Amino acid sequence: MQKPTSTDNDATTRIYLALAQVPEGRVVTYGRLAELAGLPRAARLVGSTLRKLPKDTSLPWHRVLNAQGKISLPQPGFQRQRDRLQAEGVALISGRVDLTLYGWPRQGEL
DNA sequence: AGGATGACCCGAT
DNA sequence: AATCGGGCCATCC
Repeated sequence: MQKPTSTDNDATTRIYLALAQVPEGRVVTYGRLAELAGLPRAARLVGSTLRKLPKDTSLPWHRVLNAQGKISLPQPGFQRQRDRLQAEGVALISGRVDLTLYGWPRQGEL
């Protein structure tokens, strides 16, 4: 048997799987998502991966924010993400989300 | 094979 | 609070 490395399963696949678990009305940071995907410190990779998502994906790409709880998307994506978040009850106050409130997972939630 | 790239992150100013 | 610099990691060319 070979010891599994972080590159064994496609990073993309692992990120997809992790993202699929983020519940509605909650959000994750790129960094956190990377960890959950078993790719610690690969926050940037998560970003470029989401960038390539097919626009018809069913994955909750909009529930991903940067470590400051802000949207890291250039227009026009920015607005789309903001609207989607608001649609599921995630409020942006002064352009940012309170991660201690909507952040996922919270202690003991996994 | 080696260097550039990016929906990032964090500590220090 | 706003900037800056250096670090990070799988991909792409």
